[in-house]
Amino acid sequence: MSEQEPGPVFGRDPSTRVAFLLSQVGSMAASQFADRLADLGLQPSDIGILRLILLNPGMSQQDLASKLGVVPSRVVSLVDGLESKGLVERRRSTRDRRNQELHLTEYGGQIMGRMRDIGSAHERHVVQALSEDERLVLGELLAKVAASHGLAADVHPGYRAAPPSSP
Amino acid sequence: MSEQEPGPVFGRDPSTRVAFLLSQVGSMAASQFADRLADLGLQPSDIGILRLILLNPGMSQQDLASKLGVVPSRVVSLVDGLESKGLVERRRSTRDRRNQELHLTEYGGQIMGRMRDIGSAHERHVVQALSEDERLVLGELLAKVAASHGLAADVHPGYRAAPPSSP
DNA sequence: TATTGTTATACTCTATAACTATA
DNA sequence: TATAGTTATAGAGTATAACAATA
Repeated sequence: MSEQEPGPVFGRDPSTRVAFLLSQVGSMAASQFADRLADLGLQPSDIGILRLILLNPGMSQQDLASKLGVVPSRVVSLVDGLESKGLVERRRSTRDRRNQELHLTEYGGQIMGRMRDIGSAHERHVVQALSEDERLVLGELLAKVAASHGLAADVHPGYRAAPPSSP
Repeated sequence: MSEQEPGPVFGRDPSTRVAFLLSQVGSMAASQFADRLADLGLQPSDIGILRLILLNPGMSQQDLASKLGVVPSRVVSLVDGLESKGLVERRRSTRDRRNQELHLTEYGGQIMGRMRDIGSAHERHVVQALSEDERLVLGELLAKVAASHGLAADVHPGYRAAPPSSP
């Protein structure tokens, strides 16, 4: 977001500017989620990492770097931040002492528990204007678009150098 | 994004993670649009500004700053970039010599003409997996969500300090 | 020699605040 | 005194490349 999404230059009805609307609404959803996390002193990027470690305990920093699509040196500073907050623990592997095995601390696990509530409150707020049926349809259409572009089900593409924005 | 959207920690079916999907797909759409613009040496933020100037010829930098929601000093550097590329012209106002009146150059107008094609190619690519009916429905649902959160029809929220990402 | 993680460094982006010129 | 724009400066974030430890 950094961010900047231009705006549709063309069509005026929603069906001819779906790409812009996706970017615009997606950016809004992302920044509202960031606001909720700020109360915990966390950033959206932190949650993505905590979640991957929760699902893959003991994963190495290289694993994490390749899943996120970022450079290893960036993982160092991201994990540094989480470790200094007491959420993540590095354990030097005994089988290959070059590797760090990443684990959530007990506190990190608690935070992920609280994330459930934060996430569902966020979800409800974002789609508050839609009926239950509409939410279902929107979710299915978005999942279809996501799949057609090869997006992994649980990794956000925003870890890579994010341009300010776009339609 | 910069960029980072965590990933859904909760539900597994699309209708319980619409917020994450919005952020994920929106980020993807934004970065694909940025890729298309890079061929022209432009960034998504540039297009949003060119479009506002096209729609409001002679607007001041203060006007622009308040529409975009950014600080005036940032407008200076954004306009500097567009002026150095020959897309925008600053004309010192004769009625109040403190103001700069912003105008597209002829070349700037041509670029906005080419944007029409770039934008519609981008649109087609993003929603390629959907039928015509599905595109219509998706556009309407997104417009409804956007309106419910007070998003201006043609200004991208990404100009403000964009966090890496979020659901 | 190759790999994991780390550090050092530089670059970009953005905001804050001080400044100029106009009013 | 107040406003539009600019400049100077500092901070955050990220990438590249060099490095240490281990294999």
